[in-house]
Amino acid sequence: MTLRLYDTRTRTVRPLQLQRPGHVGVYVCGPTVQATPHVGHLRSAVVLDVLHRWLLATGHTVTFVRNVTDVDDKIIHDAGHNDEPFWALATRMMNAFTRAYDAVQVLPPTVEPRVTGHLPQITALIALLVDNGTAYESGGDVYLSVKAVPSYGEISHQDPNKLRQGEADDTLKRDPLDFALWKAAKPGEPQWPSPWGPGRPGWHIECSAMAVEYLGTAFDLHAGGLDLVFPHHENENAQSTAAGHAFATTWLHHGLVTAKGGEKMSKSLGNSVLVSDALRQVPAPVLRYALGSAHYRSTVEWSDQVVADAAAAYDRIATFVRNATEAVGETAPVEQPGWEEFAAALDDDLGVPQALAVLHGAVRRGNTQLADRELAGLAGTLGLVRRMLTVLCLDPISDWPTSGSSELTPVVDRLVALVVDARAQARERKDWAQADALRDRLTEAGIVLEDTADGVRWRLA
RNA sequence: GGCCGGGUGGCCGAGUGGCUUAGGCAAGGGCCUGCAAAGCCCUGUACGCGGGUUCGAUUCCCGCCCCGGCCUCCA
Repeated sequence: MTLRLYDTRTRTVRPLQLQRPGHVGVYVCGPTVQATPHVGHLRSAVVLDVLHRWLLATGHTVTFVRNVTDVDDKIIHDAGHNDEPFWALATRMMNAFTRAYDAVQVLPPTVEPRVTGHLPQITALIALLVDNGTAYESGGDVYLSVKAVPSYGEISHQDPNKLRQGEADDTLKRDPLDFALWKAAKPGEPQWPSPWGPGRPGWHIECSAMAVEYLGTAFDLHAGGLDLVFPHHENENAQSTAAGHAFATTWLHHGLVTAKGGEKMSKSLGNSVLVSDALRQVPAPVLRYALGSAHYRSTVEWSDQVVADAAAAYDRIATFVRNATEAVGETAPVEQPGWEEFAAALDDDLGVPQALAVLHGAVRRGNTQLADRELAGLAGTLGLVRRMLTVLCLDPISDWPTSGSSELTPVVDRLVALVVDARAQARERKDWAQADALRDRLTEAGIVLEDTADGVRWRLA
C-alpha cells in the first residue's frame, strides 16, 4: 500500500509519484511574516506535519522545504508605520511563528529559506524568463506574459478570460492578466540591484526560485492552503513552466479554519484567534488534536465546542496511556495487529479521522484488558496505541511529557499519600463524610483520586 | 458573473448504491463503586429540498435553496 493523495491539478486521488523512490521532495508555502500567527496558520503547519511524519514513518527520506516571505508590501508598510526596518519586523514575526510551531511540536523543515537570502536565484530566474521572451521589462518592473503560457489555469481550473479583473491601475502591463516578477524600487523601500534596475521580487517568483534551489526543477509535492491555489500557485506554476521546469508533480491543498461566523479566519477580516491566546485556553496537545483531527481538506471551525471535544477525546487517550503504563510499565511503541488498518487509513489521502477511529477502538480494547487484568495483551495494545500516537505526535509520554517540576513529584506523592492514608482509615470505619471531605480537599487542590482494584491512584486534574 | 468545495443523527465529524449503516463529545439506561472517578456494555437510527436513473440512493444524474472558498494580500 502506498500513499495516495488528492492532487488539485488533476482533481483526483492518486498514488504519490516520486522522482526518486524512497525520497520525497516537499515544498510548502510558508507564512508571510507580517504579523503574529493565528490558529489558521497553525492548522496548516499541523496538517502538513502529519504528512511529514507519515512519510517518515513509511520509510521515506524527506526534504521538507518551507519558505518564509520576509519582504512584501505589507511588511514594508507595517514596518514603516512602526518606524523600524522591515527586516526587524520580519525577524520578530518569524520568531513568533517558530515559537508557535514549536509549541505544538511541528517538526522543523529541512530548510527554511527566506526571500531576502535568495535574490541571486530570483533575478537569475527572471532573467531566464526575459531572455526566452515569456517575460518583459516595463518601466523598471518585469511582468510575466500570461498569454505566453498556454497551460495557464491548469492548477486552479480558472479560465483566464473569465477572471474578474481587479483595478486596472497598472498601465505598465501589456495585458491585465500579467503579473509582476520584479517591482521597481520606490523611494525609501528596500531594494536590490538587478538587470532592470533596483527593486524587489514579486510575490510569486520567490517560490519558483527557492523550490528549484532546494528540490530541483522537478519535484514531488507542492503544498499550501486552499487560499493559495489562485493566484499564487497558478502563477508559480506558470513561471516555472515558462522557464522550462517540470516543477511539482502533485499539488496538495488543505482546508482553512473559520471563525465564529463561519468565515475564514484571517488577519484582514479581523477575526483571528492568535496562537498565543489559544495556548492560554488549551493545552498544546489538545490544540494539536483540535487542528489535526479533522480531514486535512475539510474546513475546521474554531469554536469552544470544538476545543472542548478535542480536550475530551485527547484526555480519554492520554488517560488510557497513563493507566496502562502504570499497570504494565512503559511499553515501547510497536507495530502489531491493528496497525495495518491504521496505516491504510493514512495511506488513503491522509484519512486521519478513520485512523483516529482505529486508534479509539484500540483504546477501548486496552481499557477492557486493563479492567480484566489481561496484562500481556494490554502491553501489546499499549505499544500499538503509542505507535499510532507517535505518527500523529499525540503520545502523552514521548511527545508530551508532563511539564516541569519533576523534582516535586515525589514530594507531592508523599503529601497525597498522607491524605490517602487518612482517607483509607476513615473509609475503614465507614466514616464516609470524613473520607469524602478529604477527597474534596484534594480535588480543590487540583488532584483527582481514583479508587482502583490495585489501590488509590492520583493525578492532576 | 466565472471557477471550486460543502450541507450527515443533540453537537463535531468520517463514509458508502443494498450489508452488523465509522469515531469522539453530549444524553438516557445498565455494570463496577460506600459514593465518586476512571472504565465497560446497551440505547438513539441521520444523511438540505424537488425530480430522475435503479429492483433499491444518503451515496449516481438534473434543478433549486442555503453556507463557505478563490477571482485583491492571505495557511
